[in-house]
Amino acid sequence: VQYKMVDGSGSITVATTRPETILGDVAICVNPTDERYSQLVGKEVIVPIINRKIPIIADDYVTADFGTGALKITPAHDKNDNMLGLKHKLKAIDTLDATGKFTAVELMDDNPSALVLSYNGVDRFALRKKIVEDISAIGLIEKIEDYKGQVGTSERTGAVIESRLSMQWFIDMQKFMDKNPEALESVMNDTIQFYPAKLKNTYSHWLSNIKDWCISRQLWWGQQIPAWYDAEGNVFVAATEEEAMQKAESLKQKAQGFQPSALSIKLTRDEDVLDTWFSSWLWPMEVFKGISNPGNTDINYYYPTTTLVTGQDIIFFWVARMIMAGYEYKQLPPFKDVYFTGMVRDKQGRKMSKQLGNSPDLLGLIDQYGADATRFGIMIASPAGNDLLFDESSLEQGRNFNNKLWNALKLVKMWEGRVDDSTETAFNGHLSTNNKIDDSNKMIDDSNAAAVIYHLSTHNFALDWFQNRLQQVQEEVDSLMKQFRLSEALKIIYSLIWDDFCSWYLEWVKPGFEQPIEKVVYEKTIYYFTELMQILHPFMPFVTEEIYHLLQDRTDDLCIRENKAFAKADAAILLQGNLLKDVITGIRDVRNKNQIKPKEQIQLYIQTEATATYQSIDNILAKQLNAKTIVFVADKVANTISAVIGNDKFYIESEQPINTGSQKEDLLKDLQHQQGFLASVEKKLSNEKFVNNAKPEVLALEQKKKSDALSRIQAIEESLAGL
RNA sequence: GGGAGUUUAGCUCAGUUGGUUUAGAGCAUCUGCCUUACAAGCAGAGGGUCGGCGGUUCGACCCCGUCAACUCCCACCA
Repeated sequence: VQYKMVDGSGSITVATTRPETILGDVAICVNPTDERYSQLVGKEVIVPIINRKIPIIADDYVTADFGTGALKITPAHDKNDNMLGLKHKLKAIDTLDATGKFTAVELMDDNPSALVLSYNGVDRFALRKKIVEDISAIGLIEKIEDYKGQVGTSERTGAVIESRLSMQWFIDMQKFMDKNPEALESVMNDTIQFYPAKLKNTYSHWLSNIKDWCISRQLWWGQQIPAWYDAEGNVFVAATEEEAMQKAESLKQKAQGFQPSALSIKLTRDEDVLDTWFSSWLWPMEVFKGISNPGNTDINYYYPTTTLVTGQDIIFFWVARMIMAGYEYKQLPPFKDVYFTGMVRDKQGRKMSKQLGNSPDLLGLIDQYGADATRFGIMIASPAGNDLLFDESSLEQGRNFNNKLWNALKLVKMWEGRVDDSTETAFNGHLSTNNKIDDSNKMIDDSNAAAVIYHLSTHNFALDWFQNRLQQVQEEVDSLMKQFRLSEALKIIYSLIWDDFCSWYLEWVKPGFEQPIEKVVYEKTIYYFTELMQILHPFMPFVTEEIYHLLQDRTDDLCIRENKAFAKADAAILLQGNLLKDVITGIRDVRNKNQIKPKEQIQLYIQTEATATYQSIDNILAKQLNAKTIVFVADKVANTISAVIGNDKFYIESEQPINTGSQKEDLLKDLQHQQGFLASVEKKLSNEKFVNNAKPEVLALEQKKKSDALSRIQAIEESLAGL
């Protein structure tokens, strides 16, 4: 569009996507460094159709190489234009009414022509076309081209958003923060602790650059703003209309010098309502009626509250504002901890939204996988504050876990009728870690003995070990929960149940087919199972509650069962358990590699300096490895498959032909690895600076690593020599 | 444009103030098993120079700098 110079010296061309606002133009703006226009700054041009004279001004805001480099300023219809208008003290001329139709009300000073008046009531989009036609008719349109821009639209109706000037209520946030500096400080100094703490940065940045808060909304629902106007436009903010009236009367009295009659003042209330967050920020106190009934018993007892659980996307809207309100109205923080859950996103990383329709159907998932499995799937994949891409495979894992729990229950219930109470060692339900390892030399040397042995009081190690493993996990979970590391807590509980309880412990104590089970083993197993259900209960409340009642007749419920104190785990027993697992896994690997069928029994020879350690677990070893006999030897055994596990040597006798080649390969591979490892440890230890600077425990650890590696290398070399 | 974050196994992700053996899980893959709790399972196995480069340190997945890719929040161009 061309704007003619008032002095007749030509024109300036402006590119616009908003021709319908031209009648509200109050200036043309160019960049001060733009040489094309430098002589024009300060001169005047004529707005087409309305023929208003407006100045050409200069401002850095305008980019020279965008459009024509000349921008029309319409303060009433654009946010940035408004900003420029305020800066350059320009008038804002509004040409649209609240429904988006043209109005000439503010144009009367310009002596509008009949053409201008004919626009009255024309909708903004129809007006756009009409004005283009009319400007074109007077020959002031230089060029029309297609242009793709971005316009804001209404989420609900899709209508293009129109910026317009209006009166709104604001809170001066600078003043507010000056009065309540704790709103920022409390988070920065961890009076209010964020999990994860990294979100403190976001919080701090927003609060340090805080803008004034517009608290009024033009909606029909919500809390109406408590402000009343009199006929003269005076405003009275008050808790009630009566109070507002009193204020109005006293103002009038002051002005008139005498008492006004009650009827002479008519107040109308502001129709706007408050921003939803302006009521939500009172939530921690008003749920206890702390605002409407201050000082009541509940608010005194519950406030400040403990933990807020929320999403990081409303850290500004809600979290920050609750903290502000806490200090403003109660001079106290509203809560102690804020736990930010991750945002669930779809597989393409998009936020779940109603518009995209990409939210998972939770009820459908619950139907498909079960409520506990759905909870499990979400919980295990969501560490604090990190987003998670929603993936149904974790729900599948949860469903399988549920199944595993049921199957474990099924096994234990099968034992119920087979409890052998001939032994008087019944477990009384108290924690007990004092069971001594039985040192008697138990040699399993005939095939019929196995069943008998499992049934004797030789399960002590399995019982002791699981008791300690449970205690270890209880301690870890306790610590993780205190740090809000929920997914990690669930992971170690999952592993405790699936791996340690089901795969190891139950297999170790399981009686043979239709064999009786020792009373103490049965009762301890029920006890452990119960403890496991309790520790898992917060994550999977339904299945755990059910199993809790199926394990034993109870009068209480798991969901209100108090957590008991737990004892510290015995490290030596845990270490022995790890050794046992390593040996079982190692020998099973050997069996696999040498194609020894699962059903085929082997004879196992152990060459070790720690005979007692193995003797206390040999019944478990025999059972888990399908070994007919276990014999301790001082030298290598001929015609056997050899393996090195830890620092000990094992010889396996079976009916399968011996493949020395593959054994050699495995041993060499292991040897190479150990030597590489030893080299890295020795490099550290030979570094004087390391020896001088490292903490004593780190040094001791490295030395232990070295001696372990050395003895292991020795064992491997000896085995290799024997091949 | 301003701010924040992410980058670790084929996929989705853990890894708590730097030193627990040269990194873990689930899913997927490979091998062997219908073993009287569980084939939605059991027993094993393979797979990663922790995005690139540089620095600090006796020592870096972890701390600092830089580059690259991606994500989110805020503001948005006539």
